[in-house]
Amino acid sequence: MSTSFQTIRGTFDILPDAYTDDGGTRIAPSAEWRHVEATVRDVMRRHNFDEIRTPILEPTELVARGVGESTDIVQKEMFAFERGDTQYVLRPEITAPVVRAYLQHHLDQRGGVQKLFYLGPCFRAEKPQKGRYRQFHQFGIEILGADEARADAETIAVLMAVCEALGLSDLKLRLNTLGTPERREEYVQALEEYLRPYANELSDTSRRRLERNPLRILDTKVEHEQKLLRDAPKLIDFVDEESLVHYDEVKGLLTDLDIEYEEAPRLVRGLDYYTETTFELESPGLGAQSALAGGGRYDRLAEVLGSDEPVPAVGFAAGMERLFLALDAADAERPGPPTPDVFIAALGDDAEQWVFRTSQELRNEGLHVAHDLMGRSLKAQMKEANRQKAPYAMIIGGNELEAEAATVKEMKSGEQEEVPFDELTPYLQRRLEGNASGGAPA
RNA sequence: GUGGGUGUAGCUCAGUUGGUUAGAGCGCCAGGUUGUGGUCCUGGAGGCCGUGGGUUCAAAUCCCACCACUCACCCCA
Repeated sequence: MSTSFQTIRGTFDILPDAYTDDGGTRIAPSAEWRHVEATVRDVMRRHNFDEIRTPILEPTELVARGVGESTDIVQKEMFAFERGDTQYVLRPEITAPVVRAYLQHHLDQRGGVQKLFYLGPCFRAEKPQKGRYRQFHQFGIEILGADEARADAETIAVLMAVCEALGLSDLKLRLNTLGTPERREEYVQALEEYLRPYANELSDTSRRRLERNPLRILDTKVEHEQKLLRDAPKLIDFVDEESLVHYDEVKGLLTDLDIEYEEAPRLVRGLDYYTETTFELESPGLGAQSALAGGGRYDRLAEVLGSDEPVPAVGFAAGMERLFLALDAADAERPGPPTPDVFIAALGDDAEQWVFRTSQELRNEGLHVAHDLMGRSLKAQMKEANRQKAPYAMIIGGNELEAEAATVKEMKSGEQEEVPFDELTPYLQRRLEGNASGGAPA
């Protein structure tokens, strides 16, 4: 069997079994994705967040305005297209769509603070590499309508809770404040003035940023530029008193929660909408893609999207693919694929019919039942039962039909016993309960 | 956009200085058991050797181009 088609560059299939892609990266099986998603949902429920689902398709203008014209995302990474006179984009992130939905549906009218979480695919037309895909999956939260430092701290606490629930440790939380846009603007000017004399010492990209978005130069990894920045004006010196108080409060609350962090004065993050608190969660040792999640406050985004009043907001976004890299590195425990409770093997046409009907009945009772669909030999069916790791196999042939009792075999021990047809469900339920600890969770 | 790497069976990989019909392990299918899985034994299916061109009596092997995938830089989750 073959096909000339294949997944589009930078995308991947999630299969029932784990496999390694051509770059040697392990692609987790669907059961592990379910496990991570279920863990996220459970943490969200405990933290009182409600799920929001927005379309994958959004107006291009929403992204351009929300994420920022100067960002790489908008400059060169959007999957955008036109139909009729509408410009569409496959969402590259989910914060702007959530704020759009919040404004569109007047969610503030639900009353109080809106605590929302999301989980789903995003798209960016970047060059793919390990832990970075063109279709990738994010989950995250947005707390809308709360300007208190506790909202910032809770955002970070939720992120840490998810990681802990998944069994991740050795993570590094990096924290910074950007202050208000006004003060940031002043700082940007000062930074620009400082750097301009050195313009011809800068790398091409940094020189371009000097024009477009000087703040991002702080992110540079070029050693020479880092040296230059040592004597540059400091962002923190421009942040106003109110922002500093807010920042201190956030740090105090994190300490209260025993959440360790490291201050990162140069952490500016790539998206234009961040203000005040910003943070990033790193998993050291993951190489180029060590950032598992990032977030911060974005008090001005609602207005950028047309709101006539500001909506204080804070949130994070985490990358699922990166999370899996970290889980692999940490060798964290994850469930195997679901296995049938019982495999029912049929011998002969009459038996096949009985098995087919009885399987449905047992399934209606809640049992996970497997049977053959290929008309294969008993031997082959038993082999299949073994492969699927069913703890019990049931054999139905002429003898069983006549006796109205099934041959039930415990695979591990190989022991068999006869069980009357009308006692099958309670029998299986009782036996399965007995070794519930041994079975893989579904 | 810039650099590097890799393309042989479903998977992991051998394949000598170019030389007959391209191999192994695992997996898959069947048989050894007329009604029984795992271990074992036997057999089988499955390859445009990434694509196209060139050199040669002869190319998986040498040369060129292209394509695909991938890692890294940039940036980001």
